Amino acid sequence: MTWQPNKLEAKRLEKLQRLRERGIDPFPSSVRRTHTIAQAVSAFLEQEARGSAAQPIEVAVCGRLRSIRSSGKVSFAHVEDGTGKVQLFIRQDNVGEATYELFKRDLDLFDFVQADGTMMRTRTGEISVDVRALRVLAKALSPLPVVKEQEVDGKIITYGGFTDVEERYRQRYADLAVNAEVREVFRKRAQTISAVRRFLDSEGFLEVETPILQTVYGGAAARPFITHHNQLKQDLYLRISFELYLKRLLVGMYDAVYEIGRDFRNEGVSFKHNPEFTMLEFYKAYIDYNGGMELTERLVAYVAQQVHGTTRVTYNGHLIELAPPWRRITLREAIREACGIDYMAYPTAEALHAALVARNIPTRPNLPWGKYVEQLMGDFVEPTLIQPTFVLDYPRDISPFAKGVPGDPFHVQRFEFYIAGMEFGNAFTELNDPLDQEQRFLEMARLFRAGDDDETPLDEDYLRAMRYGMPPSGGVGLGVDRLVMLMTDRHSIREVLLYPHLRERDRE
RNA sequence: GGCCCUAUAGCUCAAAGGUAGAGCAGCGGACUUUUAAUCCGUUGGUUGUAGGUUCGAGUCCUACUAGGGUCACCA
Repeated sequence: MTWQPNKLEAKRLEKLQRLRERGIDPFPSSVRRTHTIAQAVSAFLEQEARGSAAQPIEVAVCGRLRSIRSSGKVSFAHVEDGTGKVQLFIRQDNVGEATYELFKRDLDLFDFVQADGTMMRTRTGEISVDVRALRVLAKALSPLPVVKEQEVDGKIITYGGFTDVEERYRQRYADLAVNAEVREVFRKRAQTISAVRRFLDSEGFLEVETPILQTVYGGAAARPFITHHNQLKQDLYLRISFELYLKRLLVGMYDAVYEIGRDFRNEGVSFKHNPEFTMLEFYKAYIDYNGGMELTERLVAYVAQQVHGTTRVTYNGHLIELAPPWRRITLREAIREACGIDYMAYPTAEALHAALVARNIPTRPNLPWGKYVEQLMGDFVEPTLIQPTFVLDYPRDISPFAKGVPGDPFHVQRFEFYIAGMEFGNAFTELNDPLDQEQRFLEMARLFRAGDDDETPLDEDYLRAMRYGMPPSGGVGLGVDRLVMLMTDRHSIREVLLYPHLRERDRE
């Protein structure tokens, strides 16, 4: 055992020992719970509403001790379970000297207990359990950080707490145990994902699962994680997108499919990037990117309505209205508006690069034309897009899976959408011409070979699928973690991931 | 990967190069309706790691580790 108990823990071990000496199992397997704490409280409230003549409500509630206030032969405590908190009113006269002594000597904050008794209100009006019997359900050997609360004008002020960001992530269990608002974030996360499913299911989409371990990765621009299958003696990639596998299903005659799952990208970590993150992609036959926009804005508004009861959310102090229709603007117009550059005046990579340099915009030479356009987007436009906005028609040379804009050799039918200054997703009228698609793959390979660490792999099987015919379709990808950030007003992706990636710390 | 900031008791934080402290938690005591309970007393530290400067380092310097921020990267 590598655990070196500190002084507080040593004290708790002593208490554990004392319990055992008295024949009390500090980790019993049998529990009797008649009510969740929420049920106990609401049962009492209902009875009160009916009138005082009713029978006393007997309960056995279970949970973690969150506070203890002792005054002589009477004590107060709060127990908390997954549904809420309730006060325990513990009188020596009621529980007997032995139990009372045990409570004061050998129980600690954060132990799990079972309390049997009747519901009541104390003199100050707080709903409480008048405890008749109290037993330990699980001893907490390590103390959690103590948080105290005070209610002032209906608002809860907390004192003390557990705020060290690194420790909160490394010991998420302690973070969750102590910080109720963190538990709430992950409830909202679950509600968000469940609302996404409900929406797409009701729109006739089929939820599917496609391979995470892939022999050829693709569908996005990112470096993959590489792993290895021992028996097959074969390197495999963790997927960087679902795109290519989902579109094969349109060939297979599903009209509408979606997947919610994990993508893995071997790239930098930031407040909006984690190496593994949750993605939603949905594809629907017989629509184009206009249909994709219409579905997207309805989806996000529906999610907000389900999670918040309204389509208005506050993010980082901004009031954001998610109800459709969202603003639509072409990329060209958005950039011209934001920085006065009409990139079509510089229709080659060299000219556009020179234009950036002339304006002292830090950049790099020898990138594809579209990369410079994208840079203008990121530098000047993205931070200004607070209200939900569709930005349409992207450069062809950075969009290998999108159909061209008719009569326009520079642009494709692609949109990205932005909320709160963050990119939330990316979508196209899907390219379904296998010959054009093959050319695009080759074009990509040529453009990005220089300076890129990995060659973009050409997915022959995908091209074969396309040659069987894929219906005209629209597809949308949406970053689920960012959607959760928006729903919970959290400003770092790590706050909406239960176990965000952290560097390993030295082990002894 | 570059730059900036941070790391002190279980938790939250002080300590302006001169004896490491407070609140909460803990421990002992008082208190039979408390709620940040209160009151009296009290324990608690290899100041992230390793070096260096100095009579003397939590404090200054260097490197390292981890976290945060920012930039770069991210068809």
